[in-house]
Amino acid sequence: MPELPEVEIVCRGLKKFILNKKIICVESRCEKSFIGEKKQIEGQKIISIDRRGKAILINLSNDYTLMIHLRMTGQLVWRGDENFAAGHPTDDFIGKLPSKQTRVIFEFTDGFLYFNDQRKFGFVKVLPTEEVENDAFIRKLGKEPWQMEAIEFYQILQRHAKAPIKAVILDQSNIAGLGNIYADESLFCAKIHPARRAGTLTKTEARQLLKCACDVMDESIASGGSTMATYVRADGTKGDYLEKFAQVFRRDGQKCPRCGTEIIKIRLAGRGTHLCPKCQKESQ
DNA sequence: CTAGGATCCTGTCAGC
DNA sequence: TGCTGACAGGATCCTA
Repeated sequence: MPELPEVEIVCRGLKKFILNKKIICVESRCEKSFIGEKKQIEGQKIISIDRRGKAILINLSNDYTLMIHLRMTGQLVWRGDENFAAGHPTDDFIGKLPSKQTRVIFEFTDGFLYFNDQRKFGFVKVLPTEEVENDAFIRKLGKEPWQMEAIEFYQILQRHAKAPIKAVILDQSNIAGLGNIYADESLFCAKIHPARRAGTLTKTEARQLLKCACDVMDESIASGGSTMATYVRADGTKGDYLEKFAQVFRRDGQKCPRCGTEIIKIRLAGRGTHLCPKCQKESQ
């Protein structure tokens, strides 16, 4: 999915386009994608929008909350006088909607919000606002890297000493926000091999990795993440913000921007993993 | 408790 | 052309 920076961009767009507006009606086109009662959100006004890790929280005037998780392929698209799209980049950012992948449609007086999700791993869930903190995912969620002290991060690594460092930082209960792209980018930034056992990182390396996680995601947020704006190039052809942003992710076969060594791709923690074998040594 | 693998689902792409 | 398997910007469930 969309990782923390993309979800943050989604939230900013939602604040711009649906905050203080009333949901007229909701259409669920996929049972799996919409959990809860439509009648608890229809007619309600959106009073605030928050983000917890990769989860979006849309708070309604009747003390209910719409929790949205985009998982791997979710995206939110606003169509009104202005258009906005962010999340997993596909042609649905700019194409005709609803599409085959549209799972939920929210109708407003001045536009439509589409929740599209190819693989149906994502969801929209309605729950009482007071129960948000009891939600299994929210309750387990670790701190975001900006809120975490280096020593705290180091202690987490010690607690998972035998697991590969990449697996540890992908686990949202350890640290919130990183996904497959930013895990690889953070590890490249910190010059740490993704397969290193977490317990072998020094305090200095842990501090550096934490800083890199912040920097990499700050940079992505600043550049707009993956949105409609970065999906299409000026010449009309399809762009990919990863081309500009990523140092290693999906760049296997290309040269490391730091040392020129060929970037390789391995499989780790069940995920495609990209690294520079020279900058990121497995043993120190 | 931790670590690691399978699994949910649809679509695309490489390799026969 | 058509088939097949691998894989995908995530998280959970199950097993050891």
